[in-house]
Amino acid sequence: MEELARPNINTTPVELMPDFQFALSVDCVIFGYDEGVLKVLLIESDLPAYKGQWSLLGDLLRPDEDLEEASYRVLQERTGLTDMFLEQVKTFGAVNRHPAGRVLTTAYIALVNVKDYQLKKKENALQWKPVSEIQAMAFDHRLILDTSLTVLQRKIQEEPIIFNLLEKKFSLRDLQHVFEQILGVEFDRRNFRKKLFTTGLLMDENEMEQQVRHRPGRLYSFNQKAYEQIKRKTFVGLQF
Amino acid sequence: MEELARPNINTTPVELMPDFQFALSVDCVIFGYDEGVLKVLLIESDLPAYKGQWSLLGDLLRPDEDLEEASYRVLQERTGLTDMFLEQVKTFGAVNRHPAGRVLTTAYIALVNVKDYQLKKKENALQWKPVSEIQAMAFDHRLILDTSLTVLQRKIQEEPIIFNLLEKKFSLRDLQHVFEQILGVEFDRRNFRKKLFTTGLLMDENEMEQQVRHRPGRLYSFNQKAYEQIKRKTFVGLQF
DNA sequence: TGATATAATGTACAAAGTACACAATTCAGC
DNA sequence: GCTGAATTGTGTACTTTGTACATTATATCA
Repeated sequence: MEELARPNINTTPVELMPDFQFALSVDCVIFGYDEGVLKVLLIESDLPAYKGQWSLLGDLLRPDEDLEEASYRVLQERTGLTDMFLEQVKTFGAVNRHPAGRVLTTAYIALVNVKDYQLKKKENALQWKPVSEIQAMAFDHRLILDTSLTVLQRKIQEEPIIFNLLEKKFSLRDLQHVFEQILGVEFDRRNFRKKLFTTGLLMDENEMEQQVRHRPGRLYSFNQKAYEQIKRKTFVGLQF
Repeated sequence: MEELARPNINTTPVELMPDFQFALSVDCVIFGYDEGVLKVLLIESDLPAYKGQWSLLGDLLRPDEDLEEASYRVLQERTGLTDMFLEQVKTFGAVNRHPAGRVLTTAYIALVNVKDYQLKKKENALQWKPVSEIQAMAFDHRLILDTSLTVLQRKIQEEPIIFNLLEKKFSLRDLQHVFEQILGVEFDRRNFRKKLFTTGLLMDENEMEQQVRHRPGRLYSFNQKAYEQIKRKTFVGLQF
């Protein structure tokens, strides 16, 4: 009970515990969709404790940068990409999660178009790994990946962010397959089509697929303007 | 481009920047539902920069505790409550968000039953403030509160966590009013009732309201067991 | 005893989701 | 140029869910 009167960071001036040395990092879970498979960009660890295991791309937060900035920096340094979708997922703060000492990490999800990436960078230490094939990872990165995937699954159902994984112009089949890959379910092709059209978020590009060995499908793009209009009317319902 | 070979916290051993002194805190956004109004538990700040303004309940992370533990500790120290709903929302890391130096904070949402709380504690510096009446707050706490409220709005539609705000036994009217308070909409009483019954999550307590000046309603409780069964069948759909 | 407040139940219609059929278009191989 | 394989594009019938609204029942209060 007496604890209630104790100094508190938000109410009274306190010292920042000079003896308590710790660090904060950001880790990016960079998702890509490539050849029909959901992949994540990983790097092989050289840390003694995790030699040869795969880890996420991350770096320490610097004194002069916001947390958001740090995540952008990591992504840009690693992929050369700018202007990609990036969103905070969660901060992981178990005491012993990093062998170098007390390091907490904030995880970010990034969605990138693998085709864009491939044009700009090639580095051997980095690799696109299919999410379904990933086994053990360094640190608590497996937990971070699993958490991020769950968040991704929720988010693509709530907001039209999935288009970040595709090229600007895409077929409905591509779009459906990304959804199916991420959610781990299968949709009826015809109902999926109907549903997506009624959202009003697809813009007909009046072009067809090229070099497919079957009847080519029309190409569409994400209609950003239409979305800006729609999203103001926020839907409210109970769905548990 | 050469930056790609640079040492990285996840791949090669690095020093933890001994000159970079910063701190991490947790801040709890403690929501309660009291007399038909959504409230949040706040404390008046004594920091010179924010004298007299309201702030969230928080504290510095300690060297020997997980981030989750820290949030539980704050909540317990402040309210005396244990076993309440508590979930991480987001980490806020703007460079100048705290006058004491570089302090990042991880926000947590807590849902408590105000009746439980009132029985155990009375402290003047703490106050339940109606969310709708809160104006300026210390630090970036207004941003944290707004973000937390948005997350809460989403979560109560996806998971049956709202029951944490009510007493064990509640009327359908109470339940509907909490939803309406948080979401800022009004539901049709009869359709709400129908919807909630079809979820199968309400257990009839075979009791009636007491001391109301009208026909008393039946009391229900949240059927945790039924929910455990149901939640395995995860729903997948597109709702944007 | 009647006015007031809200509970409890039901019904009719609209919108959204689901299952499934069939014709059209392209390429590849003969 | 014909045929089969693969996939697109469109539509229909049915089920489920959501929405709007009416009526009767039961408690307190004056």
